[in-house]
Amino acid sequence: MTSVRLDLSRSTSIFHALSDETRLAVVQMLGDGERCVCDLQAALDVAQSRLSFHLKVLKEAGLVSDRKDGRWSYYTLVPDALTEAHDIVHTLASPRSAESHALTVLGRCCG
Amino acid sequence: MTSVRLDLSRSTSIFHALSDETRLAVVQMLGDGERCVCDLQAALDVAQSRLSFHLKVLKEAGLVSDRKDGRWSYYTLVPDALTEAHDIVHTLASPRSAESHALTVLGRCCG
DNA sequence: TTGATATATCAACTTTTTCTGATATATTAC
DNA sequence: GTAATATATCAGAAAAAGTTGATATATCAA
Repeated sequence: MTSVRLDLSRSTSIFHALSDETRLAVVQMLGDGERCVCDLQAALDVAQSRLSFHLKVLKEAGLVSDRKDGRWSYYTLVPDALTEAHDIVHTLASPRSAESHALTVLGRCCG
Repeated sequence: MTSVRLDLSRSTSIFHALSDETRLAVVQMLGDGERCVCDLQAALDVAQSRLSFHLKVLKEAGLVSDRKDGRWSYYTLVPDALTEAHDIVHTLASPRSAESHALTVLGRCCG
């Protein structure tokens, strides 16, 4: 039974990045492939500095990466990132270690 | 190709609930089964009103439910909730509709 | 009844996050 | 060169989230 231990800090960082509608919409668009900021901005109808801010949050959480070409910046999903998110949820969902199971068999709590 | 549409508001609510270390720790503990608040409090070493606050966030996001027995409150994971989170991540990770794919085949962006 | 315990809630406060408008930088077009 | 465009960043304002300590409520034990 390989009880995977969660990196709580990493996990919250990823979930925080995904906890905003604008950012989720960006992630969704990037699911179809690389996009320049201008396309995202047009599609999402959002102020430029605001979009820039959200892209930064996504980038710092490791969910997207960017490259520059001329005056355009292109953003892409980091392939492993959503897999990682997936795994974290999966790990959360599964029961864990023997030592914490011990609690389960206690009778009434709070002696 | 059943392109599942995300409920962005629901999604952000779930992710927000998971974007805090205390709350993740609670979810992790509940992964082993029902727990009373007092057990959670003892295990997590957190102020009572603070834990109560975080439990409320989890509950409002539909991740946990509670029942009362005497003076104790017992919290449990809502079984479908983590599955739902799982599905959301999965949906995010997969490419979407034809209309948004159209963008991909454009050449240079931003005419 | 009296006292203790478990939990929720509230108000005040602090911290973090988000938004806005302005400005800076680089690139390309003319 | 000059002008226009794409994007990032920054400072300040506004909004949201989290923390704390106090109090309220219900239950149980003596």
